[in-house]
Amino acid sequence: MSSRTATRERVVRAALRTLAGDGFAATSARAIARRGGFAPGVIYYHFEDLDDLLLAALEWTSELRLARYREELAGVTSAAELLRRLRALYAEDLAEGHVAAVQALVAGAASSPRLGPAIVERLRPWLALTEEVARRFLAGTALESVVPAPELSVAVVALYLGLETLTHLDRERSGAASLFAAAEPAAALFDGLLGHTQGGSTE
Amino acid sequence: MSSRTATRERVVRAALRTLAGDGFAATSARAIARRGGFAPGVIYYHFEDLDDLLLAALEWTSELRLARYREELAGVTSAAELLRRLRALYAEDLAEGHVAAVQALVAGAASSPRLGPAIVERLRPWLALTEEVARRFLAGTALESVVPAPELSVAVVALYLGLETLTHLDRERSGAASLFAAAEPAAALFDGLLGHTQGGSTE
Amino acid sequence: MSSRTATRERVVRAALRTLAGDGFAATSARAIARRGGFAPGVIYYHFEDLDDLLLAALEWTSELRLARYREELAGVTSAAELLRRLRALYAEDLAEGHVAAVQALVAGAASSPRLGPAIVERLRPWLALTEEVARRFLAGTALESVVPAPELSVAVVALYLGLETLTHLDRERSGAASLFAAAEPAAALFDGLLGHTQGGSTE
Amino acid sequence: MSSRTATRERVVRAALRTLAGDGFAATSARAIARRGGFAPGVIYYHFEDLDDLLLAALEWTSELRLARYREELAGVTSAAELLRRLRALYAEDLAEGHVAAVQALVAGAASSPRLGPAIVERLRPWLALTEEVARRFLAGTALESVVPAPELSVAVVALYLGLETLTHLDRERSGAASLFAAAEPAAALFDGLLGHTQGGSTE
DNA sequence: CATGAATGAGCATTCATTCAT
DNA sequence: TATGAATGAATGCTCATTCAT
Repeated sequence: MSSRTATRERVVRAALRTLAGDGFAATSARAIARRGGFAPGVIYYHFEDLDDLLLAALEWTSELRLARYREELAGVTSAAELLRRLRALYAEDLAEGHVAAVQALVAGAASSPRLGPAIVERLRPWLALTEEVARRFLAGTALESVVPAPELSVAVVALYLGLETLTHLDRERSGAASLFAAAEPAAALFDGLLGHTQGGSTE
Repeated sequence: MSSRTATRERVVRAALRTLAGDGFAATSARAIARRGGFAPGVIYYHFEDLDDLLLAALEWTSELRLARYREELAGVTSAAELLRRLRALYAEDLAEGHVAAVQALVAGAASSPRLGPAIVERLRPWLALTEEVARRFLAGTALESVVPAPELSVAVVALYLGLETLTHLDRERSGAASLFAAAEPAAALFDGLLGHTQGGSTE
Repeated sequence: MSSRTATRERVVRAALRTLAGDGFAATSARAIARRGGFAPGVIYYHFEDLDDLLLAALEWTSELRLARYREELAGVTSAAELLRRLRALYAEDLAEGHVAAVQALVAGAASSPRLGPAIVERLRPWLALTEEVARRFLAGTALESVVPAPELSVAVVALYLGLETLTHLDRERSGAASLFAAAEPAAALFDGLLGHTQGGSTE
Repeated sequence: MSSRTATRERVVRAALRTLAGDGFAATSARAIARRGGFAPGVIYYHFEDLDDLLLAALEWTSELRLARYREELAGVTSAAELLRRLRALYAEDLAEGHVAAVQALVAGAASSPRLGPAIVERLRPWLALTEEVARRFLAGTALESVVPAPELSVAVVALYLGLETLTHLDRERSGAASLFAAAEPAAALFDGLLGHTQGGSTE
């Protein structure tokens, strides 16, 4: 009854839930099948192998979240507003378990010669988005010539992944939350000293 | 033939080399033994567990590197000098494969309920060192009240780990190298605008 | 190819043959698989555990034999006839290797905290059957008030297991055979002195 | 400092304690060494191999207990008195853990082609003692021509072993205790109907 | 005499994957 | 399309035993 793509999505979502819930090492074909309520064979009918499924899962969640991030960050110009929105987006990430899944996959597959490069490929749009936002914020400020946007974007993505890794290590402490809070004065300072004339999002 | 501690170190080094070379998932007892040229049973003679060995390995490399970092960062006061030294230290890390091992372990074990907390414990001294250096640099500057040292140190450690993760994903690109380069103007700016009266390291 | 239950039975039978032939200690997953001509993984596809398989095997053989014993002992009333039938049943047990398997399992698992109680549970029907037969034979005789049926049934089951243990220790001697022979005069005496008016089984 | 035989005894006692406490399967060379507080190598200095040690242990405890049993049962003639003494002896067995060790060994080694026959050999004196006592009790009674002593002694030893097996299976229930109690009326009946005129031990 | 480091074979178990149905 | 039975290799780990010291 379920169309080809519908089942694919079912499998993909089961894979993401397993990654987020049990970690990379425990994300076996059987574990995914158990979570999704289907036979392990289904995976191999729809995907080449486990790596293929994991990449598809990364792509799926990544595109969904990327769209949300793009939408939310489109018109933002003040650093304070940017911070506020990133905080909300991050809360969504957490709630949906998307970050957890991505971190598990990225970290776990880091040294797989097959998965590694393919994952990098799926990470590239995030670097692009980050760079674009960075460029927008630096444009016309004194920092423009001091902080190159490409390197800044790499640092931001790395920071994001690293924070997730730390968070997973020590479930109780939510490093990210206090980081967002701590960044507020800095954002205000940025807006005060370097800010453009605009007063943030217009919506 | 070999003394207890000598063999322990042999095993620890083999574990680190395996982590660095093959990643967390491939760091099995057999793989470590193969690399070290000993029987798998040796591991269990000297260590409780594979987890036990991995933690011992993290501790061993972490303490060695921590001592180096402390030594090297002790008297540094200018941001430019700090950057220069960090760059050199990072080059050492890379050459010895210590970062690679640590990243693999930290990322891979992120969702192990046993390893996770124990790793956090071994990461704490690094947070302490980072915080101390951060505090030293912020003291007396305009940023002191804007950027809290504890959160900054978390961000720095997360950035370091995240960068390593990205590097592992895509072996060819050395993100860290260009980041160090890109940070130079910023460091100079920091020294110019906020710098203390000191003239950097005295050596 | 084979249905779920067919393969389960194949595995169970292989386990029983291994228990009977090689003893508890040698009844490993690999040994069972070797005997049954299947891959060790099959065991874990159909059973939780090795313990799970062994219990299933005990249950299987126990139920089969219990049915036979019940059928055969149903209408017996004279001790001589009882002895004759027990002898025949025991010969069946021996021929099918069921006793050997049961003894190996019961004795070998005696100190497993998981298997022990579960085995006791499967032994209970045998105690019940023994007690029922004992009660039938003691009823109305002078021994009724002297020999309590519950304790007698425990003694009988213990004797049966103990005999098997001795037999296994020393393959050549068939202790049980000469015991059955030696019990004949006692059975005749019992029938003569205490016997009911019965003339043996009525079927 | 310890003489050859003193260390042998230390090892033997450690083996017995391990058998009684942990069961046959858990009685490894390392486990014995751990319990005894010596290096595993010691075992192989004093004994051919593990089987050899286990047999020596059986022999040691068996001889000690056999002497006690012989001593206690020497002059007993009434069944009631016999039962009382056996009960006390069994309590000693339990307290010292000797039964547990013997049962574990006998049951566990039942199908070892090397241990089995050797164990039977060590069991033979018990059969002899049982037979001798049985003969003494049957002599001159009506049962003498009905119950052959050799077969009876096999049954008694088997019963003893079987009871131990059942006890190990289900730690809570002490089958033996209630069996001793239940046997009292039967012993009294025996003494009343068949008892010799003698009034107990003549020594 | 005793130690304790080391080995290699074996253990139970889980894995990704295939394939007949 | 989907199932679920089956495989063979790999996993972490323990074992009896040897042997240099």
